[in-house]
This record gives sequence, structure tokens and C-alpha cells, in this order.
Amino acid sequence: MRQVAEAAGVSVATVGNVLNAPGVVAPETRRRVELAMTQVGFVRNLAARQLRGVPSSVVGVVILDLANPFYGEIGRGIEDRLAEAGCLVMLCSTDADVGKEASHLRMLEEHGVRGVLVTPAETHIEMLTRTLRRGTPMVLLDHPRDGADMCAVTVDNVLGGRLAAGHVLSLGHRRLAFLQSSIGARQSTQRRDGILRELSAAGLDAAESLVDVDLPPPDVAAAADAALDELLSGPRAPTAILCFNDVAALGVLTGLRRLGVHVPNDVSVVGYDDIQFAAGLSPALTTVRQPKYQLGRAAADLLLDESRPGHRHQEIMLQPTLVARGSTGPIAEPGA
Amino acid sequence: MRQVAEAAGVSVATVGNVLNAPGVVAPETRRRVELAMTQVGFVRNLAARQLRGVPSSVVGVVILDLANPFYGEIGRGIEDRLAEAGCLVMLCSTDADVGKEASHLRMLEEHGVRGVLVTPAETHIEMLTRTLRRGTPMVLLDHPRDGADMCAVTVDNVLGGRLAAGHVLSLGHRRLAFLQSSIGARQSTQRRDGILRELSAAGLDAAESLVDVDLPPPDVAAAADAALDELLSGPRAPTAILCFNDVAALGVLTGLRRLGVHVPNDVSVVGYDDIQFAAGLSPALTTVRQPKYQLGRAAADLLLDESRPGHRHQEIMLQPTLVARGSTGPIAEPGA
DNA sequence: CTGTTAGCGCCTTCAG
DNA sequence: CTGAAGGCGCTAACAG
Repeated sequence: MRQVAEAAGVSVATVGNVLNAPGVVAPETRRRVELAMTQVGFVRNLAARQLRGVPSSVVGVVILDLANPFYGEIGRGIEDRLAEAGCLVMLCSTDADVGKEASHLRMLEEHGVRGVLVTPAETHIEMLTRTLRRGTPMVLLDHPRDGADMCAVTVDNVLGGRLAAGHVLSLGHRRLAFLQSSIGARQSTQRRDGILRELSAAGLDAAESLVDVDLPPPDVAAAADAALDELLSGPRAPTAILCFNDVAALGVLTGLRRLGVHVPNDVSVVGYDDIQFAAGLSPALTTVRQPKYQLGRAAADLLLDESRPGHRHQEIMLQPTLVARGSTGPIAEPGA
Repeated sequence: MRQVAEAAGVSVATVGNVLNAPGVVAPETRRRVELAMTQVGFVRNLAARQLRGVPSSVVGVVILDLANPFYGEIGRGIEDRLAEAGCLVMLCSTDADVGKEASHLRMLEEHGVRGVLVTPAETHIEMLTRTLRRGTPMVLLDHPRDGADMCAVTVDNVLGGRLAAGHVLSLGHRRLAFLQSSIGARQSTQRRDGILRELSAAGLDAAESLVDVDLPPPDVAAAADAALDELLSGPRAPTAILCFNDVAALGVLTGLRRLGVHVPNDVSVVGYDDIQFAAGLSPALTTVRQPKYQLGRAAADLLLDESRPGHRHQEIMLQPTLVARGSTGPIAEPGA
């Protein structure tokens, strides 16, 4: 900056003004300074700027797994909204590991980020609030607020569960399975609650009509595939399989093909998320669509709003929708 | 830091030593300082550290589109390798837009990142080298080095094209189509070269046996779907469709289903990348697998190596492999 | 409108 | 092994 000042024949303060208050500098001088900047190859030093107290333009994003397309789309929503505000994103995956989560949050804090968007690794977020020193705003991403003193963007998981269960119940299914995993346990539990509500609304007993399956991480697709043999053996095997996400549903479709079970004639399958490939699967996957891109945008929006004077923490709940495709159908006649 | 020093009853220099040279401080003193740090809630200020000249622990990653699962997997490879070195990643998507690319690179530079991994938006990387002031190391991601003065990690695209073309030629196909897009033009061109080599090796004339289709961005899946009507009309319609990535192949499968064209009996389809869902498509997609996670890891590796004294720029070329699945089959008998 | 100046928090040399 | 002091590049407050 001093070099620029010398090259332009002005003082460093004038260079500073060109940078931060262009209006206050005489056009002629400004032009000369700008020319000098390109000549010298001047690049602003944001670290020094930040040290001086200017708010950072970096936002931390902590998700479960970048390789999951679900988070890719969310990430794009975040990135696009932040770009409008001139902000960049620091991204980290936790694999739902509390230790990694804590260490990433710590590093983000050391970098002095403007705030963090977090999909918590654990159901209880108490931990999170303790990890983060006050001063760094946090917005929960795809997780309910639960009375915490921060913003949150979530998708109505109970409704999502109801949509999935209601769909297969209306097709005549009476024995359902729900496949979930410790990855995204919080969301899964709520979706299961939605399923239970639909079951009881249909006058069914959950103990009779719902089988729970837990898929060990990390590869839920493989786990879903592997779980089918046991799930489908026995006389009371489910006729409809509801999955906590599309990746698990992919595993189910692959496994059912392996077992020679026809979808949807023998068994119906419902996914969750509606990631891009759901429509192209064999058969096209019936699933509950989550507004992923919007989820990311909304979260970024809330975080940017944190620095506005009158800001109040709030929770935004987006609505999922059912997308009925080829992987679900009427229940086969018992004797057929 | 001064607060910590006061709380522990030592000087700031001692606190600094605990942080940067723990061995030099008496164990007893160190324990006291560490205790004080947690009590005060001390968080290192990396901006100040960086200003002082300590190398940054942030690496910039500039890719085409985070929402594309291909980059999600690459990103995980990068992230995992960097995490081992205690580094974080700043991620940006360019949508193959040179303007966005330049502005992102600029911002990353202002942040003083340790280096950048870039998938160039354009075929010619001359632009890139001009954008970046010397001093910030750059590694090309999924792009050949082309004699540039930097490291690069790439996958052998010519071989990939040969694998795809060789496969369908061996199945008897003689009229091929290649679908590409300006997104990833460089890679596509090389794959096309591979296709041409296989064609001429089989004694075929490219002008006769290869149809080129250009898919307008941004939604290549929809564009691929839409391009089919024209592509398949006429007497010399191709019997095998090779796609520059799996997302485009997804669009082709969707479109062929819409048109009532059976895969692979009527038309064979080959994708590229082998993203997770390729195996679950209908029918399972034959594709050229790229070692995505390894690609990311290798690039991160090279970048970290840039700060080693004896570092020499180098290019790493990974090998793609053909994964033959259900979307390709022998050509139908002309009269059948 | 332009120039001068005092730190932001940390690391590092040097003296004790 | 510990204490004191200078400066990294920038911003903002004030003087000219």
C-alpha cells in the first residue's frame, strides 16, 4: 500500500480512501491511484484488515459429508447467497463425529469467521453452544432450533414422514419398514414420528405395522442392501420400505434387484431428499423432496442478517413435498 | 493473550512459547498457562498470526460446480488430505464463468491463502497465470499441465475416450454420438480425441461414424434429453451414445425412456465419471470411472508439497477404468 | 481533499 | 527459562 502511494505520488491514507471511500477522493487522484495499484500489482491484505476490526467476509460451513449430493446442493445455495454479499465459504465435513465437529468449529473461530452454519453431528446441541465462544453467530442448518439462542433453518420432518407413510398407506400397504442411520439421527427420529402419526390416524398399531432398521455408517447404501435379507425373510415382511434418505433407497433398490424382488409389484420403496438422480433410478424413485438449495440460501440469509442492528433470532421451517414416481404402487393381492 | 498471561501470572512471551514451542517451557508453568487459557476462553487470532508472517492454513479450491456430485467426491479427497495437515478449505464454484473465476481467485489471494487448487473455467490457462500474482502456488485440478509452470493432477482423458469407444465398437456399433458441453470443454475435447483414435484404429471414418452434439449449459441433463429428438431422427441415427459425464447420461436415459427407445436393445449409452448413482440407474449405467477421491487427495498433496524446500512442479496422471454395466449391449441386427 | 499517526494481536529477537 | 520491545498492513481519527 505504501508502494502504491509512492507510485501514485500520494500518501497511504489517500490510497486507503480510494479503497474504502472512493467518493471522497478527487476523480483525477483516484484514477492515478488505481493505475498505480495495477502497476504495482497491489492485492489487499484481508488479514491486516481483519486485525484492524473490519468484519470478516468468510463464513464457516460445517456439514456431515460433502460427498453426499444432498449437501452439495445445500452448499450451492449457501455459496450463491454469500457471493451476493461478497462472502466466501470455509467448508468442513464432520462425518457426524463430535470430535471433528468441535475441532473444525475451533479452527473456524480462530480464523475469526463472520459466523458459522452448522448441521450438528449430534441430536443434542448443548455441546455446540459450549464449543463456540460467544461472539461468533451460529445458524443451525437442517436442524430445529429447540429453544436454543440462535437462528435455525429446518425442513418439516414430521410432515415429511407423514407424506411418505400416507402415500403408501393410501396404496393399501399395512406393513412398513423404516430404515434410518445414526447419520442424521435427529431428522430421522422426527420423520419416524410423522410415520407413527399417519399409522395411528389410519387406526393401525405401530408395533404391528412398523419395523425399524438401523443402518450402520458410513456407507448407508451398502448397509441398506445388506439389511434386506433379514428384513424380507419371515411371514410378516414389510411391503413398503421407507428410507431416511435417497442414498439408502438406492441401496434398497440395488439389493432388491439382487434378490429378484420386483419394485413396485412386490415391494414399494420411498426415499427422502429427492436428489438429482432419484428421478433417473430404476424404477424412478418415489421420494420426499426437500428444498435443498433454498435451505442453504435461507441459512446464509439468516447469518448475514445477524450483523444487522435489529436482528432477532428466528427459525424458518421449509415444507417438503411428496414426489410420487415408479417405485411405489398398490399392494399386491395376497393371493395373487 | 495478555489476559491469559495475567491470569497465569506470567508474561505474554511465555504464553507464546506455550503455543509455539511447548518444549521450552517448564511443565509446571505450561500447565498453569494452559489452565488459564481455558479459564479466560482464549482463542488464537489467526489473522494476527498471518499478518506476522506465519504461513496460512487455508487452501482455496475453485471448481466448476459444487452441486455436481463429481466435485463433491473430489472435495472430500481434498478436505481429508488437508485436514491431516491441519488445513481448511475455502470453496468456490465458477459455473465455468471466467469472470467468477477471476474474482474468486482475487478474493482468495487477498485472504492470503497458502495456495489454490483450480479446475480452470477455460481451455486456455494463460488467463489463470495472469490473474494470480506470483507468490500464491496453484495446482491444476482435473486439467493437464500444458507446460505451465505449476503442478497438475489429471485423469487420462484420451484413454477414457478410447475405453468408451472401444467398448461400444467391440459390441458392433458403428455409428456413435458424442455429447459434450462447454462445461469441461478441455476434458471433453481430449475424450473425443480418444474416441477418434479408436475409430481410426477400427478402420472407420470419423466423419461417417461420429456425430457431435453440444449441450448448452447450465442444465446438461435437460439439454441432453432435449437433444435426442433431433439426434435420433433420420436414417443414420447413432446406435451408441457416449456422454462427457454421467449427468448428461442421466438426461439421455430419461429422454430415451420418454421416446420409448429401449436401452440397450435399441441404443447403447455410456457415461463418464461413475458417480455414485451410476450403478443404480435404469438400466445400470456403463461408464468410465474416474478416481475422484484420489484426484482430490493427490492435488492437495501436491499443493502441500509446494512449501517444501526442494519442491519441483510435476504432473500426476491418474488412469480411468471402464465399468461395463447394463446400458450397453450388442448392436441390434439391422433387420431384426 | 490530502497527510500524519496510533494501534489491532501476535511472533520473534534480545537481554536478563 | 522469562520479560520487554518492534513491526507485519491496514484503518480511522484528526490536522492541515
